[in-house]
Amino acid sequence: MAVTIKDVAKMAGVSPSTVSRVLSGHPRISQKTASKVRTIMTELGYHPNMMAKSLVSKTTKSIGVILPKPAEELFLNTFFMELIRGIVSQANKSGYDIVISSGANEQEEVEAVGRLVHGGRIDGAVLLHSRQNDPVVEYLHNLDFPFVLVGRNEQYQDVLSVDTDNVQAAYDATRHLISFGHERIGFVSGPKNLIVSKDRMKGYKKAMHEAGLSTKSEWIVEDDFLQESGYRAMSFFMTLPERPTALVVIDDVVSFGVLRGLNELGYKVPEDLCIVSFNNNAVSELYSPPLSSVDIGIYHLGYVASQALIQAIQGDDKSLFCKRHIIPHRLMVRQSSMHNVMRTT
Amino acid sequence: MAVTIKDVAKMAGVSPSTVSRVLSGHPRISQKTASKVRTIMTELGYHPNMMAKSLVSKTTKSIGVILPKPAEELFLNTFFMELIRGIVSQANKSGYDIVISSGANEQEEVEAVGRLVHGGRIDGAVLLHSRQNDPVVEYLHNLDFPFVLVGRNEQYQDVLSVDTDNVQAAYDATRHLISFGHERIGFVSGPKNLIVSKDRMKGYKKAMHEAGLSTKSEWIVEDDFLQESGYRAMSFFMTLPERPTALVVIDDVVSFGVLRGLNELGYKVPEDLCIVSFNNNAVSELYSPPLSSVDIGIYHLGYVASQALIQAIQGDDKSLFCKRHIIPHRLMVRQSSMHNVMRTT
DNA sequence: CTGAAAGCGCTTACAG
DNA sequence: CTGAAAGCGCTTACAG
Repeated sequence: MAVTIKDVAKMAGVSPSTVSRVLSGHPRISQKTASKVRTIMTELGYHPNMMAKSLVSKTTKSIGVILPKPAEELFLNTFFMELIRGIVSQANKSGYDIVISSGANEQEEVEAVGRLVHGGRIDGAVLLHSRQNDPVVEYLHNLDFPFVLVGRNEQYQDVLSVDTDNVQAAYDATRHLISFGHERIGFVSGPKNLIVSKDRMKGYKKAMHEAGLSTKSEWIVEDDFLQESGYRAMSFFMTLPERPTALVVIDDVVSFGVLRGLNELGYKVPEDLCIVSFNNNAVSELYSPPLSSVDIGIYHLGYVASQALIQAIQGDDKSLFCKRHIIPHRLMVRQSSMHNVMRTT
Repeated sequence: MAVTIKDVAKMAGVSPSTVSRVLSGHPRISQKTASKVRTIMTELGYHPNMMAKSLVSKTTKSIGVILPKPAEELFLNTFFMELIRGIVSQANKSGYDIVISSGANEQEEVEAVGRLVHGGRIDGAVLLHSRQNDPVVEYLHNLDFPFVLVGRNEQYQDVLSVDTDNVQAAYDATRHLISFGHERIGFVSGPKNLIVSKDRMKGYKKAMHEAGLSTKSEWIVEDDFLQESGYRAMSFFMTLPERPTALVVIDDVVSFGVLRGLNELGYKVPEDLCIVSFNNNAVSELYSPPLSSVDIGIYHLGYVASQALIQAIQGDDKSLFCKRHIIPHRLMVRQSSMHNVMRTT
């Protein structure tokens, strides 16, 4: 049997209450008693029982994370790992543990968080991505349960969130290509229901529009574009009468598929087509050619998300905290976009 | 305030004990009472408080996972994500949650599991990788606390573990190259302290030896070989008087670095050098050239690890369970190794 | 088949 | 500065 507060108390010749108080650093405890108790604690190898503590304090010192199903976003693998790493680091630093759960679909996700929330297992939750009409956001919001969103929510604007300025990021990426003389620039997007797809699309269009360039609908690929379809997509793109000379791509891993397709078709990057994408995957700089990518500081996103959430959990006046944190991004220019095009205008 | 067992009891006109019993599916409860109680429960939106339950049952229905620091094995990113995904899926299916913690170094890792174990937060732990003289294994083993190891341990052979037969896997990979006529085959390994590096090295040497081929020490790169050093390593390899014509590489991401180096030096794969590596990264089949890789079923490793652990936790007679599970692997042959060499013998 | 009671290991007013 | 007591929400012998 593990050693309890009672054992320590008896050994130290004090009451359990006193032991509890030195444990929580209560101010009105004499130095002498405190140090004596502490000595006994290490001597006996005492560790407080978190379950008992949680039961009475109504606080668990842990936060929940729902792992998204791979299906719809296989290619974001490293994204989630980096995010979780950031979350775990900062949470641990603040004395919190991370509880991970998962659901095979949105319904199951709601059930999973429901179990965690109502079971009293977590003090708050972080949602790893933003979808349209996310039932989990709906659920947590109605419960008024503390949570933070990586991304943003369209229905509830005031939700605590940590995000990249994806409109700006896509705008920057597109501007970069425009500055190299490209006029026909395509956009390869991700799943339509992700807010990130929407925002980056917006930034892309904005940059094109501002530069007086048109965005033909056949230059835009949306929906679940998986790496595997890179070949097909490219064979379509490249045979267009007015084919794009550059592409903005939603994620580096999608670019890998695109590059594979182009390679099979005998096209060279960046000579025949320039590419810039997002998320700065670890593999991107090793690729041939090295891939230009917008680094969005994924680890940092996770770190700040955890920080903001814990602040919200512990804070008294929630309205005081910044509701929306934007993490700066940075375009890493590499070979895949380093090619000047003559302006034909 | 959340609804408790007492509220349900009062509402249903029974005692709390009865409610508790229908909750746990106790056999000697009348159908009538049971269904009445259940109705009230959903009506009131009752959810059992896990903390209270844990406190008395001495069981948490959650298992701990320590996240390794990125530093030493950055390139294994997707490996850990897949592993965790497998663990989470199976654990959730069995009604367990996953608690994740991390440490910046081995000492901190021990402290992290210590907190989880002694705080009574977890019923068991899974260790994501195997190192030589792992203090965490030491710690858990001495405590006789249930845990499962992905990989194997050298000091304690009888530890519950789930592993790839890495000797065989490397043997297979090397044989594959030998069958294409290669005689000078190099090996690019990973961190020396990982058991996986050691095992794959052994398989490589075994295959070489069996085929009557020698393994020069300058054909072997060990230690923290990061992707970034691919260039340097390759410029060394390729200028050797008797340079290798093929390479076995510890992980696909390391191969990406190698390919980058070769590309910059103007060598072609597979024509100038054949490559086969491990872990079948999602990006590998998209690469140019597509990378031959041994698929070790990472998700499956995680799934079985979780399963074995939970079985061990719940089982009465621990000795009955298989202590060591081997997950089958499979070589995915792709372009990077598809090149015949003339035998010069 | 069901209830009253004790207890899991802690915290926290309430006294002193 | 410290202790005795009640209680967090549940489970589980022990009776009946």
